[in-house]
Amino acid sequence: MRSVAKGAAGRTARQLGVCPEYAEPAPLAAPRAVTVPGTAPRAVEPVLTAPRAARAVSPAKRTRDAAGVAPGALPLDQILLGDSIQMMAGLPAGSVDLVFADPPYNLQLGGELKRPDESLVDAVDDDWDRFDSFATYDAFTRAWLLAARRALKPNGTLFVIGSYHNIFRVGAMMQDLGFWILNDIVWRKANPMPNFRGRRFTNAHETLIWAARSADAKYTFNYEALKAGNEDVQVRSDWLFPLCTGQERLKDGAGKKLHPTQKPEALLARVLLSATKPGDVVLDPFFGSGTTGAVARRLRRSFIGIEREEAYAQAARARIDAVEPLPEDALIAPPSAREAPRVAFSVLVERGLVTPGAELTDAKGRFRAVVRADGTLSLAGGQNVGSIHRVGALAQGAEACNGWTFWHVEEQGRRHPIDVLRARLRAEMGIAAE
Amino acid sequence: MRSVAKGAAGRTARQLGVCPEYAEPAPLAAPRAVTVPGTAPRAVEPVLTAPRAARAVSPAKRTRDAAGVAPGALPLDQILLGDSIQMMAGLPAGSVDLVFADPPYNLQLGGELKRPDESLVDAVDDDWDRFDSFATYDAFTRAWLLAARRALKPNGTLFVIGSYHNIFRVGAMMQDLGFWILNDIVWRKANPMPNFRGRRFTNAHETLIWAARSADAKYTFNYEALKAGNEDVQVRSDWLFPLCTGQERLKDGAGKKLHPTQKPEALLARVLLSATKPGDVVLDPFFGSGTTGAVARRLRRSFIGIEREEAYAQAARARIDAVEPLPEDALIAPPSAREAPRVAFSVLVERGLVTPGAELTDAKGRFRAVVRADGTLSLAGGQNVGSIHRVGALAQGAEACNGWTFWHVEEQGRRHPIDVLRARLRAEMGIAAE
DNA sequence: GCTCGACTTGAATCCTGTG
DNA sequence: CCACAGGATTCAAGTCGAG
Repeated sequence: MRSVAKGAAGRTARQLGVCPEYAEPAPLAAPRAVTVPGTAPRAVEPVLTAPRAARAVSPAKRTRDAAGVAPGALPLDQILLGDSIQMMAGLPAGSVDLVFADPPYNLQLGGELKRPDESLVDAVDDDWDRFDSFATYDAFTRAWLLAARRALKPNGTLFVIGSYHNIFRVGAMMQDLGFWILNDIVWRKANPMPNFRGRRFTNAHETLIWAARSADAKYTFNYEALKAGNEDVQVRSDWLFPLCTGQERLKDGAGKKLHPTQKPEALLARVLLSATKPGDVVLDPFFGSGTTGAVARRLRRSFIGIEREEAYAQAARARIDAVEPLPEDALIAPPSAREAPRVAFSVLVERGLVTPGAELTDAKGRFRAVVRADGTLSLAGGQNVGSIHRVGALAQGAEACNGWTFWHVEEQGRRHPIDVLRARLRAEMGIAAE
Repeated sequence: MRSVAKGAAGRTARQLGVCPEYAEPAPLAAPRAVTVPGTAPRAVEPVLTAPRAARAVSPAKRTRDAAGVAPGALPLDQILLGDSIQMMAGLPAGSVDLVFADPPYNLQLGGELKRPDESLVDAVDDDWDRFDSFATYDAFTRAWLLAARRALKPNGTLFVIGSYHNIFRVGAMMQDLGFWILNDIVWRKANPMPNFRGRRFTNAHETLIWAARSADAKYTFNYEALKAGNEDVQVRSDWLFPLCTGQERLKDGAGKKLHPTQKPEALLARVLLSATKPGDVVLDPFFGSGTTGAVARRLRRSFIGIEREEAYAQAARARIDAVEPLPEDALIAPPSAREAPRVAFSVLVERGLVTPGAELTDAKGRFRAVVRADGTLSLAGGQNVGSIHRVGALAQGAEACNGWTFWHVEEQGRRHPIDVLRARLRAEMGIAAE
């Protein structure tokens, strides 16, 4: 097991402030510092931890290539020890593909965990306390969301998980900051803790919000792979997973659970398989026990973790180092029709897979069209000439039509969609999927 | 069928403004008028609609006892035609036990959406769901929440349903206004609309927030009854129900759906059975097609509905008048009961495979019990109420009993174990319930 | 009266590259 | 910036008519 590379980072060299190569301006960050109890500056030392000796890069050496946004500047597969907001501000802007955030829903006031449920204080003070708490929590939320937004690539997406104590505030703030919600997702706990007092419904789920950086972002969503792994039906917004228990749950020396809210790896796996590609960079600003890192490594994604508590970071480091990445061929995406290179129908004609003058029909043989040498079709019994799609639409009187699946060709007495010919050509050309 | 009592209310007598007895100051209401597109003042006439002639109370007569908070001042089992916020401000403060609110979701839809077969999706494009900005929506939300808060009894609770488009804003605003969230609840849709373009997860759920007026409220939660109707297991925060379709869905004259977002009665039944007692007053400020009213009447709760669209109010009135309240003895709150085996009899009731009030017998017809709306049984000739298993055991004087095989229902002169109904439901649902 | 299959429909923030 | 065109994309319930 490897320890967090604290000493190597040169602890005494810079006492406060941000590590030099992280000191670049953060244009989209909060305009003024937001002071949050519990996240207020301790002596923040951005200590880079290395997954293995060969990858260990000391901060001093890395200052050399800190100017640009080059991927090399990223502390990949490392755990940054320090405050989430400050550490994110030190990352190059627009550099990560996905942020997964499991923020605290408790307001860490004075280092003491204070649950909303326990804040049953004097009714007279209640209103003020509530206002103060919510305002503080909102400021904290705004600050880390802005820092995450800055770190994200334009087409990157963000997952946040929370419960009813905080998720509404987080979701509203996300909308206010311009994030574009793609889904809210429900993690249904197969084995939730019962409600002991019998005063409420069993709190049996948590909520994830998945959002793009903006409404027009071209985000990653591995739709076809997810569907294929789900009995060929779309994956829904409600996911069923057990809690993290048993062997998977990290324990401390005394056999007690190391972290109070360790998430199950299955949940993170679904997240990463949904919204990232192998090699993508995943940032987790509230790294905790490092589930995100462990799953990222297993699925051959890169990660950047940020964690304030050294004990958690140490345990996460050891945990991740023990993970064996899956074989690469276990992670190859199944061919996606959407991402396949385009092949024009004219190419099929040029390459001889369809002969000019050949007759195409629809599946039932009701409509007929003739293939022309330039790759257009002419509808039988009319003057209409155009693309396979246009002519298919015209034939049916429809507004649109996918000519590849509409038009069929007859081979050896059997009728195939011309999409079959296209697939054949793609195979010949060895262009499986770019 | 009875029509909305528009004429009786004296339409021409007051052209604009608020009905006199509703003009009392609303101390907690929004300090200034909130102008919302689509909810902007039309000629608002608070027309009281009466469920039956004997109950019809004209506004003019009711001014006499409008000063206090006496229950008699409430327009019980009526539909108020007008703006939600204004109408709520006219109700006596601290007068209702439960608010169920299904506010506009602010969907922000863009262009039209087509299914893969080129058919057009019938989107929610109504005026009432259009807001200029989040700020406008927030102001609207704040105003109606404050009005609802004012109308609630100190120990009353509030349910709000929404989607990711609006629920985070609503939830945060609720917290800001002092509501105390008890649960967030997920309505898992058994048959959601798919994501046709394969760009997101199937949006397969909606969220309800259940909140008390304050953290120290002594709210109603029928824990024992819910548990007894749920195989003696606590009801979780994720509920599975189908969409409102088929016969239950109200149609207009042309056979098209009357209301774009009619909620299933099963969902409302669970809400009312969870958080109200028979005779309680339920306020629904966005009444729509009147599902809340129909279920309230069936379960012998009183309702107050507020609806701006006269066509909806008319249809709701007729719908509710056609509802036959359940026998009172099917609704008495059961004594505390605990312990017994598995699976959910209440689902059979909610889904209509067993009718509340129906009589169950054992195989030989020696013992009889009556089905209650919450999925519990009451033993004939006794005070014993509990789960199918518990009551079956009590009937025989046995320690335990499998209610599924013990209790029988008569269909077409033949007696089946209720397990047959469960099997039928499972077949219908494809065991999608997990 | 039954089964089978075709058809309809539901609170939806639902495409992308080229010119 | 817009316009245009290629072409990729759906699940569970319900109704209804045919046989």
